[in-house]
Amino acid sequence: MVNSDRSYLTAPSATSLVAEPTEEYHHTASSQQQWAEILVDVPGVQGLYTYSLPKDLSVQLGDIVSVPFGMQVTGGIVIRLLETPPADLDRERIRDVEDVISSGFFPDDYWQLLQRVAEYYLTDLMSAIKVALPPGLLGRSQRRIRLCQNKLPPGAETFCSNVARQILQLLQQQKDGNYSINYLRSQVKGASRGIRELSKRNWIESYLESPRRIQAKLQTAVTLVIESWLEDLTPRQTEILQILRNNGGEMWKKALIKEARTTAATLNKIIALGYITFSEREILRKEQGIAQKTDIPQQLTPDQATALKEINNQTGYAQLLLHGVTGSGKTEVYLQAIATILEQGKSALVLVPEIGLTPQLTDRFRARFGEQVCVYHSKLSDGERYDTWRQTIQGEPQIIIGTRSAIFAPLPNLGLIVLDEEHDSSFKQNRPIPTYHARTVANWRAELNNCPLILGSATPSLESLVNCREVGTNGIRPIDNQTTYYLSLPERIGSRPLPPVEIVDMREELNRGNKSVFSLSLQNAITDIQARQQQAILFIPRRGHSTFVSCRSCGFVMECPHCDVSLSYHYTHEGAAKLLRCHYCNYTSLQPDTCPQCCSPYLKFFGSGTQKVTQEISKLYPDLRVIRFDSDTTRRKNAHRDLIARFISKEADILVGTQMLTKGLDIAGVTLVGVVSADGLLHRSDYRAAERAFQTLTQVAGRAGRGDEPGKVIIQTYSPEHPVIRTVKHHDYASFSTTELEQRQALSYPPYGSLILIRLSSIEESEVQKNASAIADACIDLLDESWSVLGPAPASIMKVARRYRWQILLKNTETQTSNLPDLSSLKEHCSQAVSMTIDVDPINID
DNA sequence: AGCACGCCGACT
DNA sequence: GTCGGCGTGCTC
Repeated sequence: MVNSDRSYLTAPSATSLVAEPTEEYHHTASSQQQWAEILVDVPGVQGLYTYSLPKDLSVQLGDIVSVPFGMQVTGGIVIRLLETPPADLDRERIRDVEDVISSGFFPDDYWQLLQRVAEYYLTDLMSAIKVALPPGLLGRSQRRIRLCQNKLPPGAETFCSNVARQILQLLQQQKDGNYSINYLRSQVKGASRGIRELSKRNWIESYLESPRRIQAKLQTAVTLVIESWLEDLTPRQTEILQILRNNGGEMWKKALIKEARTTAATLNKIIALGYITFSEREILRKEQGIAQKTDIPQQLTPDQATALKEINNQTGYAQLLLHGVTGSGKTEVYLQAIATILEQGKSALVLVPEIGLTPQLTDRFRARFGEQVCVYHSKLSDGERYDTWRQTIQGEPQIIIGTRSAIFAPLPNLGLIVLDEEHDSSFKQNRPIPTYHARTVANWRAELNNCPLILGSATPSLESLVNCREVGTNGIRPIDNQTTYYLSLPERIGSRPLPPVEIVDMREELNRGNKSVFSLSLQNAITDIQARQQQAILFIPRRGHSTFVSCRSCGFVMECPHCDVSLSYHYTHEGAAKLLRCHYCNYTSLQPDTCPQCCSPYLKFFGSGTQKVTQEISKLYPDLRVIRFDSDTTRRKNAHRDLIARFISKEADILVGTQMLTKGLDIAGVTLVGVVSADGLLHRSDYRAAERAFQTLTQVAGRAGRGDEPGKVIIQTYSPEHPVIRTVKHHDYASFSTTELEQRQALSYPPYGSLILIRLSSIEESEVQKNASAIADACIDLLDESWSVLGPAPASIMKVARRYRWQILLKNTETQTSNLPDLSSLKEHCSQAVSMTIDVDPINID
C-alpha cells in the first residue's frame, strides 16, 4: 500500500513510520533512547532532524514537541526514537528537545491515515499532519519589535528617516509599543531598513517571542474534605457547606459563590477551618448547545428499518450508500445506527457540509444523545477546538459532529462514520494543501478502523453511485459485493408525496409582456400562500442585488480592477451610498452617477440577486414579511440559527436565499419553493455543471411539502428543454445519472477517469505563462501514456485579486489510486514569483 | 520561515 | 574605500 520511493519526503525514515513496531509506540524513552528524529514544522524544510532528549523529559513516539531550530523555536513530531545518534552528525550540533506539547494520543492507525493523505494528495507529511491537528498546536516563535520608551528622546521622530518615522509612529500608537516584525513589514514599505536604523540608535529592540501555546483552561474547584462538621461553624458557613455537599461535595468556586450568594473571603475562612480545599482543575471549553427537549427514537418506515438492519449487520469495513429522497428520514436512520454503536462502547463520527447551516441537525443529535455530542468545526475558537479535539482522544463513547476537518478527529474507538449530504462539494478542500476530499479520507479511515461508512444523500455523487452500484442496460442495479451496499429510501415519511415541479418558460413570459422577475405562475402561487397563511422559499443562485452593472449607451460594464469579473451592485438601505462589490476579492467602490467611458447617465442593473428579489417582493406584496438568507445577512455568529428560528416560528412568510437554502432545512410550513432563475446553474463550463445543477435544484425542491400540507415547486428558466430541467421535473435521479454517467464514460471524466489540476498564479503575467508551458512540457516527459496533458490554459477568470492564474489539467483514463504520478520535480520549473499548487481530484475546474 | 554569509552599486 | 542592496544556503 505504501510506496516507499516517494521523493517528496527526502528522509527515508519518515516513510518507514508505518513500519515502526507498534510495541515501541507506548514506550517511554528509556536510558538507551536518548535521541529522537523529529519532523519539524518549518516551511521549505523537509526531512528529519535529530535532537537529544533531556533526562527529565518523557518523550514518546508520535509526541508533539517544541524544538529549537536555528534562531527560532518550532513545533515538531517525534517520528523515531534512537539509541545512538547518526554517525555522520557532529554530536556538538545536536540540540535538546525543549518541551512536550501533547503526548501519546494518536491511535496507531492514525499515522497510516495521515501518511495516505500525504501520498495521495501529493504533499509532504507535515502538511497532512497540520490539517489534522487543531490550529495553533504547532506553534512557532515570532520575531517582534518593542519600543524602548526610556531611551527615546523627545521629538525622536524628527531625527530619523521617513521609513523609521513611520515605524516609530506605528509603535507609539500601540499601548505597549510592540508589534511583530511581519506586521510592520506588511504596513511599511522597506521596513527592514527603518528597523535597522532604529535599533542602531537603541530606540527599539528586537526579540524572539516564544510560541504562544494553546493551553488547557484551569478553574478553581472547591472540594469538601470533612463530611461531618462540628459546632465551630457559623450558621452561614454551615449553609454553604450544605450546598456543597448537596452538589456532590465538589463544585466550581464560581458556581458555589453564585449559588450560596457568598464571597471568596467567606470561603477562605472555611478553608482556614480545614473543611474545604481549593484546587485548579481543567475545564473544557465546549460549545454549549441550546437545551433541547429530549427526543426518543421514532417508529421506522419499512424502508428505514431495512436500511438500519443492513447497517447494524456490518461487523467491519463497509461502504453503504443511503440514497433517500428529500424528507425520507435519513437522519433517523443515522440516529438509530449510532445508538447501537454507542451501546457497544464505541464512538461515531458524523460529517456535515457546513455546521452553521444545519443547526437543526445538531439540535436533533443533542436532543437524542445529550452531552455525548461534541461539535467540531472551524468557526470554534482555537481553545474550543483544542479542548474538543483533546476530549476525543479519551476514548469514551461519543459522537463528533463536524465539518470536513473533523474526519481527522482522533477517536480511538471509532465504530461508525456518517457523511451526510455526501454529494456536497464543501467536503473537498480547495486550499491550502492537502486538497483532500473528506469522503475519500473517510473511506480510508473506515478501512483502517474496520468500521462501516454511511454515505447519505438524496442526490448521490456519481462517484459514490458508481462505487456502490453498477450501471446496467435498464438503469441501475445493485452489485452483490461484500463491502459496498446500496440502501434506498424511495419514499417520504408518512407517504407524503414529492412536490410536483412546474417548469416555467421565461421566454414565453416575456412574449406575453411580463417583464417582472416573477412569472405569472409564481405570482399566483405566492398570492395563494398569502391567502392560506403558508410559507415559501425563493431560491436565487446569486447574492447581492444584481449580477452586473452596464451602460445602456455604450455597453460598458463595471469591472473589478483586481479580478477579471464584473462588479455586483449591493443595496444596503434606502438613501445609502450605492456600492459595487467584487465577489472574488471584496473590492468595493461607489457606483458612479455616469458611465466612466461615455459619461451617459443611463447605467442599468442586470440580473437579479437576493437583494433585488427581496425588494421586488416587498413592492408586489407589501403585506408579506420577507427574510433574506445569504452570506451577507448570515455573517454574524448564530445568524443562521436565528433567521431559521424566526422563519420556523412564522415571523416571516418568505425566505429568500442562495445555495445555503439547499442544505438540510426542514421546515414543515413551507409549501412553495420557487427557483427564480435556474439558468445560472445550467450554463457553466465545468464538466460537473450538470451534476451540480441537478443536485442543487433537487435539494431545493425537496424543501417543499415536508409538513402535512402538500408542497409545490416552480422553476423559472430560459432553457426549459435542458435535460437537467427535464429530469428534475420528474424527480428522476435514475435517468439523470444514467445519461450523465454515459457522457462521463465517453470522455473518461470522473468517476471513470481521474484528474489532477496544476494551478499556477503570480502577479507577473508573463512569468506565469512562461512557467506554465515549461511545467506542461515537464509533465509530458514525466507521465506515461495513460495520462494526457491538457493546457496550459488561463483560468476562466484569469485574474483574481491582482494575480494571474493559469492551469494545466492532467487526465488519466484509469482511476487514479493505482497510478499515482510523482510530480515532486515540477516545482523546479517554477520561478520565485509564481506559486504552484497541485489539486488531486479537483472539484472546481474553472 | 528566518537568518547568515557573501558579492556588486551609490555614497559619508 | 564602506554601507547596504538582496541572491543562495542552512537550520539537528
